[in-house]
Amino acid sequence: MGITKTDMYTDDQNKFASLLKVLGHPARIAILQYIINQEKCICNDLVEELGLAQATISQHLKELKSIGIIQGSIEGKSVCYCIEEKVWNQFQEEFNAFFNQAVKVNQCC
Amino acid sequence: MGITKTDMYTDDQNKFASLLKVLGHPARIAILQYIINQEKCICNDLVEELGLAQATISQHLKELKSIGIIQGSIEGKSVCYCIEEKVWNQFQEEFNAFFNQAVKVNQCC
DNA sequence: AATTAATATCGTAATATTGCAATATAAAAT
DNA sequence: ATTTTATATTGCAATATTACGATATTAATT
Repeated sequence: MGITKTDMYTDDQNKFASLLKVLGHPARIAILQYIINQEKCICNDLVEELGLAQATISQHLKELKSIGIIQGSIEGKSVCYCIEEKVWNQFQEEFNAFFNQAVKVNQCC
Repeated sequence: MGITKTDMYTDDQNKFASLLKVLGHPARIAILQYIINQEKCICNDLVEELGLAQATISQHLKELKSIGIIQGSIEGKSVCYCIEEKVWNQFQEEFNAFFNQAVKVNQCC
């Protein structure tokens, strides 16, 4: 099939998994780290930095924008991308909330 | 293409993205949360709980095992799955290391 | 030994993702 | 107005993922 059956999970589970899925690509991790290091960047910077086609980079940026973790603002003929700090911090909280669920000492393993 | 060009990223980026990718499916999030709540479980519990076919659950468990976040031990004719606490905590640290990268105040957005 | 029970693996169909060339769009420079 | 520059979108081919039925496999039960 290839289709994920989202109707059998909670909204929280679906949303959280979506976040993780978007972040789960090395190009998108590399893009985020580049933006963090450079403070901001334009699409072409990433094309040179990562060696992917411009169309490919643009697509990855679109996915990152879709979860709100980056923001792009038009500056003349280019678009300046930067981290959306609020969302970034919110994600960190969500991850910690997930990982802070107490792991009880297992009896079988 | 469909193939991810891993050779243009660092090992850290590829590894971290792989983790996120495995966690980026609602069934696998639901499985982890179920194991946490129940402390441990067997495959059939999850089949009933999630309403996916046994083969599908088994496949998801395999992927979770592949990143080490769960462990399965044979108990008679069933397999008892539980969280691997060390790996769980290690992942949390990795996520925090990633998110703690200082986000400089952006000048463009 | 045959049956039952629990899980894993294989094969396959349906769908999703990745990556890129080609093209479109939009703003600045000439 | 035309060209240049930067980005977005579209269409497509290759590959990956998801889900499941059918079929092992393995251990306990009868």
